[in-house]
Amino acid sequence: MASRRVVYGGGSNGSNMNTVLLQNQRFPCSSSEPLDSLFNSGSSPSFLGSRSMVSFEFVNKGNSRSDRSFFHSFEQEENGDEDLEEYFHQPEKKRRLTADQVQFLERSFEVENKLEPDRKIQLAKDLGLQPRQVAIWFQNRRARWRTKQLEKDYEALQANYDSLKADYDNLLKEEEKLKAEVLQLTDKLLVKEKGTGNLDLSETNKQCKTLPQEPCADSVSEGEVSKVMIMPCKQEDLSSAKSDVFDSESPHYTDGGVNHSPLLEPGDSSYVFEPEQSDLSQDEEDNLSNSWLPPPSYGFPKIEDADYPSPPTNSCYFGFPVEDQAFGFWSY
DNA sequence: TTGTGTTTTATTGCCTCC
DNA sequence: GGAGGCAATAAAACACAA
Repeated sequence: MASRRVVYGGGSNGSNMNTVLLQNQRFPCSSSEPLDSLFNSGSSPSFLGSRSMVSFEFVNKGNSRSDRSFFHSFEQEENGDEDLEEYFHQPEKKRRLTADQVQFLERSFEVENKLEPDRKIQLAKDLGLQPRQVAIWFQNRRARWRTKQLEKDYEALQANYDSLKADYDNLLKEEEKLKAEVLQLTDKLLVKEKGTGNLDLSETNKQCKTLPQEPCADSVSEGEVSKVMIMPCKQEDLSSAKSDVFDSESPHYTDGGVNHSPLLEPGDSSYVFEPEQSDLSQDEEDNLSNSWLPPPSYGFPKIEDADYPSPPTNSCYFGFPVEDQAFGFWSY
């Protein structure tokens, strides 16, 4: 453990001086075959030999960072030892990698973001860095990469949420519209019945079949038919009937007061839609499924509470198979 | 020039794996 | 137990507005 906690940074001792010399000797002259392939050898003047140190400055022209690079400093050595001396005797300071070193590391990272020991050594040699510096660079680079991935995940989830929310809003509107329509038809029926004072019994039986929980006209005398017929047509009963449709076609949620939903089964997105259990179209099912995702700041549909399944209590529930798109990035 | 925010390099402590 | 990975963090380097 202690062996990897070595501080290798610049210092006033001679060892660091050796390091810097190594950096200036190795990197511009590198001819490491596997790593050369990472660079477009023709485009980088960095590998043209020792004279390319001048070219380095040329490449990094306008980059203030490179003005303080090892190479720039070393280049000045030709003009005198004073600057070099001053450079080597700087107090321990962080030194940023040159643009070329970073570019080299970036390309290597693109190839493989994990660093095997051999590759680390090779990279270190080619770049004139300490192996630990290479390791640290990769570690920090991976951290940055993960941060970026998180941002992407967040954006994807946000988009998904917005889409579901829009669907949910549309469903609510549609529901209101249908309710109004039912109300209108009910009123018409009432008026009609009051006008005639008579009813077709067969028609009544049809109604009862769709509402099995209500007393059936078969067991009711004809004189009571009108009453029976009208009962389910009250607003709340119609809603109840509507809920029955939901209940019979949707997964069941009641279990001794505990809300259970196949939709909540973590990691089992295949259970979300069960075509053979439903007569609804896929779109309708989609809408129904989506309607189970009340956002935190969102009111759950205010249809009859008793008949409408409660929203999932599982806080991990997102209503869509998140794992399919968002969390497959992590390789660690 | 200076204050401030961001990025990059490096350290520390903890965890996991072999 | 050593090696290596990670998160959290420090601190130097850098960018940029005022």
